[in-house]
Amino acid sequence: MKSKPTKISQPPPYHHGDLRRSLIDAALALVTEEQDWTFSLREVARRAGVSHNAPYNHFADKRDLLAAVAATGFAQLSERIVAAISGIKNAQTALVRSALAYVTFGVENPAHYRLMFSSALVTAKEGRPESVAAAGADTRAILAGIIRRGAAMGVFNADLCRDDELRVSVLTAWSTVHGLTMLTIDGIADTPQLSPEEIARKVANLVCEGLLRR
Amino acid sequence: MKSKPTKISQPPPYHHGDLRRSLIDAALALVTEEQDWTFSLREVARRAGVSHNAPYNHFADKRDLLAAVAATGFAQLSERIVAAISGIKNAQTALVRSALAYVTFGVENPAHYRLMFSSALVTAKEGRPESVAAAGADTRAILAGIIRRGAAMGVFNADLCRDDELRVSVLTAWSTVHGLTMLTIDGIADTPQLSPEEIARKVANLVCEGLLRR
DNA sequence: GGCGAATGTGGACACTGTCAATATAGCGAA
DNA sequence: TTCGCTATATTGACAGTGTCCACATTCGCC
Repeated sequence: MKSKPTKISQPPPYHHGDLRRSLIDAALALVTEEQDWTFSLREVARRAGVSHNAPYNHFADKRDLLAAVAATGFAQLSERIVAAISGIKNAQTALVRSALAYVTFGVENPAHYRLMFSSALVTAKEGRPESVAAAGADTRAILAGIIRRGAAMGVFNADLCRDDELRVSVLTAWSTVHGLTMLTIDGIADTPQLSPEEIARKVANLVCEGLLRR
Repeated sequence: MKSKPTKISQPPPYHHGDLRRSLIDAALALVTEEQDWTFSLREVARRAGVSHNAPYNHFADKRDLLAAVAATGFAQLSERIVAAISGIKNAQTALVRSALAYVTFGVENPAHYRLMFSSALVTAKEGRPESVAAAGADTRAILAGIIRRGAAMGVFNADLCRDDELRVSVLTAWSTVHGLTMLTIDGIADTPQLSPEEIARKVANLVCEGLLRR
């Protein structure tokens, strides 16, 4: 997994190196291997080759570590969406493509995706961790941008230029892809013999109908 | 909470009475109190007034108990939807009302709703417990019925009479309400000052647009 | 060099899910 | 009734957990 070091490899900046990063990586690996996050914090530490208490120097909690993993998930998801729509002019196409990218990410990383929205991150006092909420807001902003542009260009309903109408549309679109992703991941989507991609395309088109100018 | 007993109250059928039911009730109470399901099985037993091992006579696992709680959730949700659309002729109205009932249930019972779709119920070998899957399928069948009727009556697109098209539409509708419920529960829905009900109505109408005959 | 802060270690504690062995209560057959 | 079987509940034990504490090491900076 290492890229060949140019000389000897950089001197580790601290005792371990970048333990914080290592812990996040190890936790993510465990999430994908076990398809859940019931693994112990101690197991994460073992994988990173440190004592069971070392993680507490970088994360307040097990929850705190999971939150960091979740935040990276949103970042990856945003990247995928941006890549999927780069260079596409047509707003409707862009919306469908982004929906496709969204669902695909979820289907390819089911446990990671579920973690991103898990209540395991939620504190009674603080609610969802700030970092995760921010990362999620970034992703939503991308969706909002697509719809706003479509409305400005006259492809979608012109009402969508109004801020509150836009918000509702974004919420609708996000709800649909989020729900579809969840149901698919959970194996609940009663999809006949269609692939997740085909399903996502059909669903996205259906939602677009509701947004189109008429 | 008890309905007044006609005589003295029924003789407990076994050592405890209906412990299975008591455990489910206690667990559900804990879910709503703590807004998650990280409580211990032992705590559930304590609440039911039995030893920490008694639950194992009725449930194989902690997971098994949670699955039972989740299944009751689907049953309640189905009830609510059926009640919300009883006597309504117009298919579009019925669809919007059912969406409203759906989201409302989720918003009123966030932790319970989340549990119903939680990966905490999933086994590596078995996947989602049979009982939960069945209860979920029942709920979906109700949605499907509404859409099918609407298509038959010519309110929705006639293509929806075809089974595969119907399935996709049901999936779309369910995805949207499920996603909306989740995002709302998570406090992620960037809703301005609209109540969850108003939001749900708007979103439902938006989706209906895509289903309507044109 | 030396010092304070950052980082990592080992030990401890209460608590968990689950297993095994044991007790007890209900019930049909004799 | 008594016997015995089965379902149900209890007690005890075990390994493993998250997290707190006191202590050790190492870094960067004066």
